[in-house]
Amino acid sequence: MTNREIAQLLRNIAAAYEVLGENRFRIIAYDRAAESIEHLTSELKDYWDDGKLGEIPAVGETIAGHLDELFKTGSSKHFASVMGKVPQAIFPLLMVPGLGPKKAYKLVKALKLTSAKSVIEDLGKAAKAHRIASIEGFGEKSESDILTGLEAFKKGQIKENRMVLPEADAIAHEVLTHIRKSPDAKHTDTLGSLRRWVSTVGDVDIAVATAKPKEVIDHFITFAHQKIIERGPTGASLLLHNGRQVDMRVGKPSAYGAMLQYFTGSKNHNIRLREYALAKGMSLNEYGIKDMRTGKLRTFETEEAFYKALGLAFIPPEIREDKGEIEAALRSAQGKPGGLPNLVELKDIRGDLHIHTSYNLEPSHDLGSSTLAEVLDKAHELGYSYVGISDHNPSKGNHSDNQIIDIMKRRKDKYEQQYSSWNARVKKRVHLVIMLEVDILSDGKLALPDEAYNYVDAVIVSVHSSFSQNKSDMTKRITNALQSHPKVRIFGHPTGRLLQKREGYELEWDTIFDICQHNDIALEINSFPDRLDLPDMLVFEAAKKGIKFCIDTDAHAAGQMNSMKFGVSVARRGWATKRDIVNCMDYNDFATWITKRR
DNA sequence: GCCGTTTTCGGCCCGACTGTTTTCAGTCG
Repeated sequence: MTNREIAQLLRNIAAAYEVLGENRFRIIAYDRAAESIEHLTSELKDYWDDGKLGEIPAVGETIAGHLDELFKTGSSKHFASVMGKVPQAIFPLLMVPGLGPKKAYKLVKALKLTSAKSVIEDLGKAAKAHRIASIEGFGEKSESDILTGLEAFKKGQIKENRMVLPEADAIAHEVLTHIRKSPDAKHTDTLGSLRRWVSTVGDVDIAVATAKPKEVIDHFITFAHQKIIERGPTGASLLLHNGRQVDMRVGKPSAYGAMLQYFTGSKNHNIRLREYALAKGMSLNEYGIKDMRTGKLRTFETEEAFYKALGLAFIPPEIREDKGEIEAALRSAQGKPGGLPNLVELKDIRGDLHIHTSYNLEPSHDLGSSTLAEVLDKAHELGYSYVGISDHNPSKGNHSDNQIIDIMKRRKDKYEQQYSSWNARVKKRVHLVIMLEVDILSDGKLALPDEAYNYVDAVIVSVHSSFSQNKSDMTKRITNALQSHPKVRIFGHPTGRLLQKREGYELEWDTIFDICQHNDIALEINSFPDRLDLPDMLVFEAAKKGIKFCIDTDAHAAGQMNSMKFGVSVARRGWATKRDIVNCMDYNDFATWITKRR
């Protein structure tokens, strides 16, 4: 069973408990355990194999015991018994917006819906036949809401509704530019997962501080849209022509800090923060901090002041995920060691090492569309001191080893020639590193003959085929590849995931981390919009072990080199500092590292 | 059922919104 499936199982137990009227804290405990398991970076089964179920946050003795039985025998008597006490038909309904355990149970009971398989269809028919409005606790409105919810669910099943971060970022940029034209918008910020730079984002949420909310809202809705979803005194929601939703929320400048904090989340960060505050006699809400004794509310213009009032250092939005940041912020504020990390910033990046040009070396995969000179110009514009060209290797199927060696030699000559003429033209120096992105073949060999390595400074290795290998084979394949040549310095887009399209392959990460550490190989954080790979949670794990990263754009056109900020955001979400990033080194240190031979 | 710079017992985040209600239950983020 995957982590997601087990999390789902625990959520269903919580729902069943809710229907059964169980103690509500027990219900919350199961929900929290589910959430925790869903966010693990390793398979739950691996924890079990190592006898470490108890180390998982929110999993205590009891749940660990049930999970142990589940892994040992394939099922848990306790789970089965709880689930058996409620009608199975309620579970699919929990996925429908607007329906929770209690309503689902009432519906299933009143309408005698027994089949979990057809319950969605059956409920839809009942709604159309107006058999819901007469059920106690329901009415005309909830009947039509349920119908809408079912429709939304059916659509949602077909297409995932979230967008990749760069798309959300682009939309936010346009909307913010529009809002800022209003003289009444004093401050503007993004909110929610977008402000925390999560790899995928649902809606674009925006906050505006203003003394004149009506004027700002009137101005906001003049942004091109197909529909105004909602419009009230505190904000408005627009459906854009591209089908995306933008929510804007307004607040007084004097209380803007609390509003930003509250709506930035994450949910888990806010829960933990409120627990922490409560212990100090303070209650938090979106308007400020309430003193529990006097009942008085203090307001804050900025988030910095808000966190400070709690005795904490400012926590960057990217790491507000309840991964120890509150404790670290407390230590920072107290001047103790183990405080918040000094997160890497875009301006710390000194070069980009994964760029494809239009030079045709008859590769196994796609060429880029910009020339070397165009890439160098762009690197210059970005203020980089070095740039690495990592085209795909010449295809193995269409060439003999000697032909590949020949192509590689010609490529090096050509690049050096082009580079020196570019250098003569541009005064500021951008160093060129001639690299290659080499396929890791299905047997773990690299798709480049040994002699061809003479014509590159270093290589990135990545998987571009046979994605469905099992975890153990894939791990062996990659560990072999990483150790097969001393010029292998970077492991490219390590999970192979494509956001919304393809799950990454499974790897034994501890093994991979060990190899990287031992050989001083950097894990790539690939900034390409639908990759953002290595994922932030794995960056967090690897960084703890002192493994190095290389943040690259994988640009196939010079313009795509602008995507660097997304890779940086992934690194930040993984608590990485500039010392963890090889392309934050100045050229001399970097040159020593990239040419290091173990 | 979980968990510990208040604690191994006794607590457990907060508020908005909605629809169905005469004061609240359920759902959501």
